[in-house]
Amino acid sequence: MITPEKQVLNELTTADSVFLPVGFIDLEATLDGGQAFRWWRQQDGAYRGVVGRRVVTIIEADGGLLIRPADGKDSSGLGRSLSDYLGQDQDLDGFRARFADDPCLGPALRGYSGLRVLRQDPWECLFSFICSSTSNIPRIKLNVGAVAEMLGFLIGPDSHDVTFPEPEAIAECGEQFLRDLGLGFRAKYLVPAAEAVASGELNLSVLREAPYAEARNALTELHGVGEKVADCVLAFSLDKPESFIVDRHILRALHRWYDVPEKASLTYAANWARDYFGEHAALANQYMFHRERLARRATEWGGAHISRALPEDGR
DNA sequence: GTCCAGGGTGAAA
DNA sequence: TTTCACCCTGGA
Repeated sequence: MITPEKQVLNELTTADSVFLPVGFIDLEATLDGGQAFRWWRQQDGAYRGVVGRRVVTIIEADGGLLIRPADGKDSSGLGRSLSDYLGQDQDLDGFRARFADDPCLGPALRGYSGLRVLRQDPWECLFSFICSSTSNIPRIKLNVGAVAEMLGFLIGPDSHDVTFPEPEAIAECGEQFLRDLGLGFRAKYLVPAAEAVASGELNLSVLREAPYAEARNALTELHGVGEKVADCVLAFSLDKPESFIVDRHILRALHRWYDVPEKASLTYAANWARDYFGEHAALANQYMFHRERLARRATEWGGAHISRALPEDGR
């Protein structure tokens, strides 16, 4: 297994770009598939977004990714930062080997191997998934983007090139401000969550080190954070590869492929999946969710998509 | 123009 | 355990 340190040593770094030899990563599925909400596809196919306090573009290149700074600064530090963000220390090889023959994940792994679980900033991730309640990806992007552009710092030439606002800024702007931006009833959850993080009452950095159950309990203390939202934050920003996110689509998949009872509660299903997939639960979850998404689209589009995406799928 | 669903949560029954 | 209100945007 390649460690992040070795990968950084392997980078080809110049002043205006960094090559990350990370193999194939499906940028659309990974950056714009419901894990993160502030990536924008440029006309040249590159994805542009903010990681930390840097604006970058990412484009698929032979054997890896080409990272370019888009904020006028040089590329120093971007290799490490992006390698970290893209989840390079996760056990993808172990996951692939273990589930190669799995009826659901096997075909998914052969069909689209480039899906990764991101390692995002915990505060932005928490904010985003509180916004996700009874929403959809286009709207979440709209909401999170609007808040960022109103309250974040501009760090590049494009209007999207803004840092995510600190919790203090969200706490100060107030509920009505967020409602006026179109956040709806979620506004009444977001301000107290921001206050908890700003005051230190909720320390997200500490939760990165904490055991899964403890971190999950701490998150669900927040109003507006139930089990689903907590598991999103745990998987996508708090280093908890054993978290598993259950919605109605995933529940249907668990029933179809693993005989989990059709009418099982979301809590039961999540517990079952964490037990079954163990340390690979979050990865399994993403591949399963992506498969369900493609299957839904295939139905909507008349079935043309699924044969390409899932060449060895028997159904 | 209307209708409806969208990777939920919390409170009340 | 089940039901329902909560906001509002985009697509059918």
